[in-house]
Parts: sequence; structure tokens; C-alpha cells
Amino acid sequence: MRTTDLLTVGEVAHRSGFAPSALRFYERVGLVHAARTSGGQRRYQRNVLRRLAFIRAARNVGLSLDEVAAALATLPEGRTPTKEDWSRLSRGWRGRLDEQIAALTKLRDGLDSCIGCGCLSLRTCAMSNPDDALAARGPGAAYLPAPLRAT
Amino acid sequence: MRTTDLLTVGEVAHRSGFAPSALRFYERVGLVHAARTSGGQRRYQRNVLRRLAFIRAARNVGLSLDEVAAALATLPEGRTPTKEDWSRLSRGWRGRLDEQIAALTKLRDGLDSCIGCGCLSLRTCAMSNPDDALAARGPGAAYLPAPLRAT
DNA sequence: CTGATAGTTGAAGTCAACTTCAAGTCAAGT
DNA sequence: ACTTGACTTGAAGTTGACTTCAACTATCAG
Repeated sequence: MRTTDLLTVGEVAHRSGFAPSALRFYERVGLVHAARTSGGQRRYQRNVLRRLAFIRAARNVGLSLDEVAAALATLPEGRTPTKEDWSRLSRGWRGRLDEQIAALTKLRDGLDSCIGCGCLSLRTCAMSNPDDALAARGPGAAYLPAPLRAT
Repeated sequence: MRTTDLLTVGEVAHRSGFAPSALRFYERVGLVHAARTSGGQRRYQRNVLRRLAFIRAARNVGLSLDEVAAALATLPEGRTPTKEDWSRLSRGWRGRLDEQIAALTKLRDGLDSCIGCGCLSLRTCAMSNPDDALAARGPGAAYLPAPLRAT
């Protein structure tokens, strides 16, 4: 493959860590853009790698793709985003992480007081009834993501 | 409704916080059991409430229903589980929570060093490339659960 | 020019954990 | 007996973030 300033989907996949199918999916939903060759193949500009890095980081912090899209939409049009642009977007994540850590710590402390008794009382046990907004988020609400579950 | 020692699905739903549809679903996959009236309606024994409390607590800690089922399968057959039985099951969660808290803390600290630079380098940035097993868990792996996302 | 390798598409499938639906049946207070 | 509210079923739908498939087509080193 010729070494140009444009990247194939395979190169982007390799360098970003996203599967080619994910890259096509992201293109479909407008998260990334790719030019095309005359034969219809995708050719990415290098800056897509930074964009993808942002997407991965945001996903790691827990943002949905919709939230990622909303964040990316605040980037300035017409010029390449600066480091400060990216920095601004990721700054808000700090508080989010703090909240998550606090919620988990609270859950753990509740568990400590619960292990000894084995109660799991629906009304009083901190484990089955954590006193935060989780219940209000509806059925299926869980504290921890599947990817971080048992090895 | 008569006050017997058996509970209707509505009563169990109310007292457990699970939707009736969730209770039916849990029965289908064998997580809980219900007797039937002559007319085919479900009647639950009271101890199902403790079992459901365990399920909720386990879900809060991040266990999948499969994992919950596996845990419940270790309960002794033939006798009603004691508090010690339930306590034993939940004891292992402590380590799990510790791990999750550590992972999030690491992510946050990585973010701190990242906000300033705005780099998001695919190879070096802690945010887009946390140095743990997350990547090995495959595409879509995220640190935080949807339920705890932005309000 | 050729063959290997990599890329293309839309539609459908996957996963988890439920929820929703429609059409009908049961339980129980009066 | 009647009425009302609660309950029943299986099948299909939901959500998010992708993956898989089958059947082609493009690119490029040699």
C-alpha cells in the first residue's frame, strides 16, 4: 500500500483499535468522515485518529455515542480543533468520574455493614436498597458495567 | 385480597421493587419459583423476597443474571438458606467493588494528567488508552454503566 | 496482467435484561 | 351473580453499539 497522507480503513482500524465495522458504523451515524477513492473505498485523513481517540476516551468515561456526538458538535467548524478544544471537551469528565467513584465507595461501605448480617432486608439493607437515585433510573439500573465484571 | 402466607405477583412486585414482567422473566429463566393457584395465577412464598433482595443487590454490584444464577446455585438444597448463606454469597463482592473503584480512580488520575495537554494520543494518553485489560474485553467496553450517566 | 489482500454494500443478527402487547381469564368484595 | 381490578400467555419489541454475512469489487506488488 502506497504511503500517502490518506489512510485506509484497515490502517485506521489498526491504529485506532476500532474494528473496521465500527468505523463504518461511526461513519453512518456521522461521528467520523471519510473521503472516497474513485473505486469507492474509504480514505481517512490523519486527524480522524484524534477524533477516534476522543471517542474512545469518552466511551471509557461512560458517555453514550449520542453524548459523544453532542460533544463533537461543539467543536468549531472551519478549522482543525486545537488541543485546547479537545481539552475543553474532556474537562467535564472529571466531575463525572468523581461522582461514580463516590457512588461505588458508598456502595462498598454499605456492603461492609451488610456482610456481617446477611440480612439483605429490602427496606434496610444498603446493598439491596442503596439510598440514591439509582432506583429512579428504572429497571435494570446497575452500578457497574458488564465489561468490568468478573474475569 | 386475602391475607395468606402466599403472595400474588402484584404484592411481590410492590414489595421487591421489581416489575411484574421482571418477575415473570426471572421465573422463566429459573431465578425464582412460584406455585400456582388452580386458576393458574402465581403465588409466591415469602422467602422469595429475600431471594429477590439478593438479586437486586447482586445486580447493583454489577453481576449479570447468569452470575446471579450461578451464585444462587451454590445455596444448599433442601433447607432454607441461613443468613450465613447469604452473607457468604455477598462477601466476594467486596473485592470486586474495590477493583472497580481502583479502576475508576486510575482513570480519573489519568484524566487529570490529560486535561492539561489535550493530547488524547492513541498510544500514550491515559484516557484513550488505559493500561488495563479493558481493551481485551472487546469492542464497546466501557468503564461506566449507562444508568449512572449524565442526568 | 495477475493474484493476493483488502475493501465494498445493505440487511440482518447479537447481547442483556427486560417490556409491551393483545386477547382473554381469575379472584374477590358486595 | 356481577363487576372490577389483577392476572395469564407467547410472541414480538426495545435499546445501544456494534458484528456478521454473502456476494462482489478495488488496489497494488511483482
